Amino acid sequence: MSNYSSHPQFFVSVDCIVFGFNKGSLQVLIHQRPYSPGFGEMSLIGGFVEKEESIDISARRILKEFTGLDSVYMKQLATFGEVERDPGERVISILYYVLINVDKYDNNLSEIHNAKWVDVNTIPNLCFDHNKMVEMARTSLGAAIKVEPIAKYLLPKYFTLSHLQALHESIFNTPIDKRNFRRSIAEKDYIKATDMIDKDSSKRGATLYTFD
Amino acid sequence: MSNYSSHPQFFVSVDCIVFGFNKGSLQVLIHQRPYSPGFGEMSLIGGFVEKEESIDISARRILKEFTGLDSVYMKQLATFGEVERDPGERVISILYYVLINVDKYDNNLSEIHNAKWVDVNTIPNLCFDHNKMVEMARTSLGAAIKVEPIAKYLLPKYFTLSHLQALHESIFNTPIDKRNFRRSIAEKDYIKATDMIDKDSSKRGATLYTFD
DNA sequence: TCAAAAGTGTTAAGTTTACACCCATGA
DNA sequence: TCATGGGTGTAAACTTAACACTTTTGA
Repeated sequence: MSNYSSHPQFFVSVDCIVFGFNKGSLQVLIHQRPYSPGFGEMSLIGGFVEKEESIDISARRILKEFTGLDSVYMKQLATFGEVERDPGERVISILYYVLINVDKYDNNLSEIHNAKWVDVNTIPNLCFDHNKMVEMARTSLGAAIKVEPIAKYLLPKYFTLSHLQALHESIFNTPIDKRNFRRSIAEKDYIKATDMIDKDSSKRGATLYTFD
Repeated sequence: MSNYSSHPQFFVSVDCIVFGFNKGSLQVLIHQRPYSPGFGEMSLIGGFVEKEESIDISARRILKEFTGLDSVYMKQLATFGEVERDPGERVISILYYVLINVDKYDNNLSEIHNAKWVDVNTIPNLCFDHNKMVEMARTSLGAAIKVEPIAKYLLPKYFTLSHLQALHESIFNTPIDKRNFRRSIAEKDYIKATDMIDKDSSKRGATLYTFD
């Protein structure tokens, strides 16, 4: 049998950068910490890994708690293990980023958790190393969205190309040429036009698209 | 003060995929496990994170133990936290890949640790999820080497373009056109020709190049 | 009737790929 | 003299970037 008992054990936490696309821009869910250390400071959502729970399952449990959502798109990014990174006790933290459809977010939970959505381009000061984590996640999301159909998890089932473009512009924080953008989308076989028209966001009406 | 004590603690280990470039191909350092679980099976090198030691420092300590080298190029890749991944006890493992110059590797350590170098394209069965880890590392190394001057850490100070090409071919496990390869290298400003000639690997002699 | 968002093509620049022969030298 | 690895250029295909006007319709 194994004998690992000469080695120390550590608290392990999961931190999640929850991205949502709201009012034309990419936002991140943060909340005010209700406990020390960092009491009252703004923080990513997170929690501790429990016994008999894989780190992925742990992330899902924490997300359920903070968003009310059961199945979300999650991707592990990195692990932070500096000895002093949490000023309370030593905690090794595993970072995930998470994509959710804000229409399904349970707004009641904002009050319970003192949570709010903030624009990814104007993130306030967060506790510990959390600002660094957000930048890392945004870079990674940018690389992924060029190549994988993950915008699906941020958008409603049907969306206009202007919405999709606003999402990309928000992630890269830069304007994109409309014609080039539409061509690049037309080349992706996982995004399809429907025969529905959205009349809410323009007078003329815009074709609604969907994934797959 | 913090009160984390209601949460469980875990063993945390570091696993390292040590890459070296030897005899024209990319190799990985593995060793035979001298303890259970997995006794006698081949394994990546690794060890436990200790108290007051950041995970990066932990990786450096373990590398020193297995290679004799103090400063190596290291990159954190991912963390594995399935409950049953280690059949002994639950261990959360943080994966790094590491690039070393095999000329500086202390060969005496191979005997002490039952270690050996194996070609990245013919890795034997390794214990636990270690084969999966190697594939992940190779993919990540491939993406990085196209863009960053990290071949520096695998090669001697002076090298021929044929050596560098062999390294790329080994990483991608595919032949590369010599003229196209040389053009792409000429465009990188961090690789420079010297006025030295290598007479060892060809009769005619080949220009030696170096990083920066 | 006009403001606001939808929609649509072409050209130039740059990048990537495919491809074959001569050179210098030691054995 | 010949086998071995070193070294070199060009054309076609493809990808990316830059750029402006017309359409529809509700207010």
